Amino acid sequence: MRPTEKKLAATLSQNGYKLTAQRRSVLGAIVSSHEHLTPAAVYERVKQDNPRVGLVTVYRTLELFSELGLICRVHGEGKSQSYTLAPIGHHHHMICSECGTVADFTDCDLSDLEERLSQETGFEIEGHMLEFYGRCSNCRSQVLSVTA
Amino acid sequence: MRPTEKKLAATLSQNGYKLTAQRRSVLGAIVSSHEHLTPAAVYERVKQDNPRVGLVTVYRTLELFSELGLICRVHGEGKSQSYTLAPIGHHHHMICSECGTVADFTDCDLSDLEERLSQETGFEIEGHMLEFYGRCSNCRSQVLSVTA
DNA sequence: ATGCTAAATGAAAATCATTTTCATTTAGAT
DNA sequence: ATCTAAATGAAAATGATTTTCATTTAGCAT
Ligand SMILES: [Mn+2]
Ligand SMILES: [Mn+2]
Ligand SMILES: [Zn+2]
Ligand SMILES: [Zn+2]
Repeated sequence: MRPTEKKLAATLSQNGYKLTAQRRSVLGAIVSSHEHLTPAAVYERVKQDNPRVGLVTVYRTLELFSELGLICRVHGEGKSQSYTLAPIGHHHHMICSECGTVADFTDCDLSDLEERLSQETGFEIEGHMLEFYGRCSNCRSQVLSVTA
Repeated sequence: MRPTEKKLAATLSQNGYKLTAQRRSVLGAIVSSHEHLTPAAVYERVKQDNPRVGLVTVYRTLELFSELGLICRVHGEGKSQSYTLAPIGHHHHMICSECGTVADFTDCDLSDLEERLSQETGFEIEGHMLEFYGRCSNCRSQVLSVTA
């Protein structure tokens, strides 16, 4: 799923929201970047397309899109702020601690673990968040080549 | 592992830090609560013990303790801020979306998954973050009894 | 097409958590 | 008891996000 203008129009209208230039621009900014962007980064991109949109609108739009399932969030480790990003279905992230690249992955398959925890603790598990941290292949090879 | 005053003194001294009343107080606040506390919450507790400590010191102390491995952090879902908490070894959290209770668990065993991802993507995985969200047994039973 | 109205927007101010600065205090070594 | 680097705290600075509110506009109804 890679939301297009058409998809956007449909989703918004379906949920009683209006289709605005700002919203088109924000979606464009996210879709055109295969990165995960902070609100500020989205704002920068959006301004190039339409200098009149405000940062506040970016925040509001990101939250709306997130509610509508058009985009999702990344939580960085430590102090890092909440990021937003282009979506797919249920998936998780691997984050490179060196260059910040975020790679998606699916098939987390935590059901065994969830099952066990439910049994042991009586918790009814409704969701989870999983992220891996490490060094991407790109950064690894760079270090190697420098060393070599 | 449940750090005591003695443990604290040893760890600090070992790493070239001084043992201060503030640091004792912060550790006490955390250890005496089996909850996960925000810096502000720690501050409230600490003030009862010693009204002269400042919030800044709480921040600094929490970070230090975290580095020293005396405590660890929780990341809430969505907008929630970084929390700090009493420690054990490597472990994760199950967070009740109703009452906010946090339960620890160990044995995450993600090695198979990590292995697979490494192979597929060339990522060198160095760490992970995993949290479950749901409803704790307490909250579940309350709803049941109301319904009944 | 035109008008209408609730929704959407944006500039500025308000919040809120965290960090920085810097003058003062103090733990721990001598 | 003295000394000094480390630690502390009050206040200000920062930075991200949210709130306010006056103005604009999308989409529906004439
Ligand atoms: Mn993603
Ligand atoms: Mn814990
Ligand atoms: Zn990388
Ligand atoms: Zn609960």
